Amino acid sequence: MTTNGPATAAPRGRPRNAAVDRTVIDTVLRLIADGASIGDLTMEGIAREAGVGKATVYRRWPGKDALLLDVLTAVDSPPPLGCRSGDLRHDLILAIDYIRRRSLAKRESALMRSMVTQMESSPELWKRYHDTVVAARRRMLTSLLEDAVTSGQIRPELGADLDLLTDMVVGPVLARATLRPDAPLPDDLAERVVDTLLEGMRPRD
Amino acid sequence: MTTNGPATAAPRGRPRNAAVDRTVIDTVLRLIADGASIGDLTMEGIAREAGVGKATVYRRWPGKDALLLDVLTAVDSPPPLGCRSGDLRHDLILAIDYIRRRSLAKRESALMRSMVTQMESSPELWKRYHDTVVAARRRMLTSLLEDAVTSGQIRPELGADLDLLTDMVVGPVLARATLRPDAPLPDDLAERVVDTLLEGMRPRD
DNA sequence: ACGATACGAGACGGGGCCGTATCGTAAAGC
DNA sequence: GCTTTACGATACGGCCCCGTCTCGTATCGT
Repeated sequence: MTTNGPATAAPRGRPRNAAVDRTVIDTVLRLIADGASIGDLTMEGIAREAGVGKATVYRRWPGKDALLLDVLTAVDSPPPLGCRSGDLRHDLILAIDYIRRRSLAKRESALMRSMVTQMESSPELWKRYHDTVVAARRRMLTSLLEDAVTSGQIRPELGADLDLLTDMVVGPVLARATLRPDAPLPDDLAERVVDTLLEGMRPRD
Repeated sequence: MTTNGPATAAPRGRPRNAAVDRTVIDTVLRLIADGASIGDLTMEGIAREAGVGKATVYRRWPGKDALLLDVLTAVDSPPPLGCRSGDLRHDLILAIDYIRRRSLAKRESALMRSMVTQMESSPELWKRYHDTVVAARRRMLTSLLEDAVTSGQIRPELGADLDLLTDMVVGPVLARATLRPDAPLPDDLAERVVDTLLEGMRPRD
């Protein structure tokens, strides 16, 4: 502790330009959205593309990993659906449609694809992405399904594995967005997924 | 055409060692399985890791892209389930369990993750993977579902979008394998997915 | 005005990969 | 035996990135 006060003391000299942080982070997201993989990114290339001195980047982040960690936290997932109507069908459709709309955003889908590849080689990066984005979405759905089981809107025996139910809800949209980027994500996709899931594929006598 | 016969004439000099081809391709698959992304792979590193001269690799493939194309075709997906019992539930379980077992193989899942990231930057590579692996699996499932619609084992109105049904069948397993490598893929996963899909989540009165 | 820090630009030595070429050796046909 | 091609090893010039450092300039607190 070298500071003399609780407010981290007074900085002297010219203050840092906060806009530079955002420009660099935005540049990284843009490069990823344009098809660059994590391995393609270089500190030098990022600085060049951002129109920023290389030293300026190194002044903020010690290396590519630290920069990418900040990029991930900057992907602000706005609180994924806090409201809850109580009607399972309605709430499920809202939740899935949120993921569907997110998957339509080129930045988010490209970022997800990049992170998925990096989970082995940079587990720290993957953990951050998982905790920030993946886990947040799952939590929302799992609690939604849990309440539906207790309120009798879902067969009780299915409540034994909410994890599986969650995967069955998000799986279709994610699989389409991840593995078939050319396939459409039509407006009524969420609605149709939910209706089929709730009613089942088999004829109801 | 410089050959003088239909059998590509007679090669002179020392013949190529076919084992080298396999060694190199296996090395690439191993590196990918060990966490390397496509961008991390280098012709020099591959040759070094394979215990092979760099010139020997270049003698067979003009560059990394060509080598990777051969790697993809070497991932022989054995004919995905040609048999068909006629019982939708049974056949679906077999098909999904095939994908589940494939996802448990480290090589295959790592390769899929890598390809998913490369789809933007190297569309040719992605197309090969998609046609070889993804499309083959989908075809199997879509025709399975199609027959089930005509035989009345699936509600007729769902037959309007077999593509969606296919995504709902493969989605859960793929989502779990892709986005949650730490989550288990238990033996009875396919069975439970199919049962929930066929019966629906809602209580049947 | 002055010292301190930030900025864009770019030089710098070091290192890795690129694709090619050159070794000496090995394995085939003639 | 001679030619031809393949092989592992390695050297080569070129390129790009690394992380640090030095410029000249700009912007803050004092």
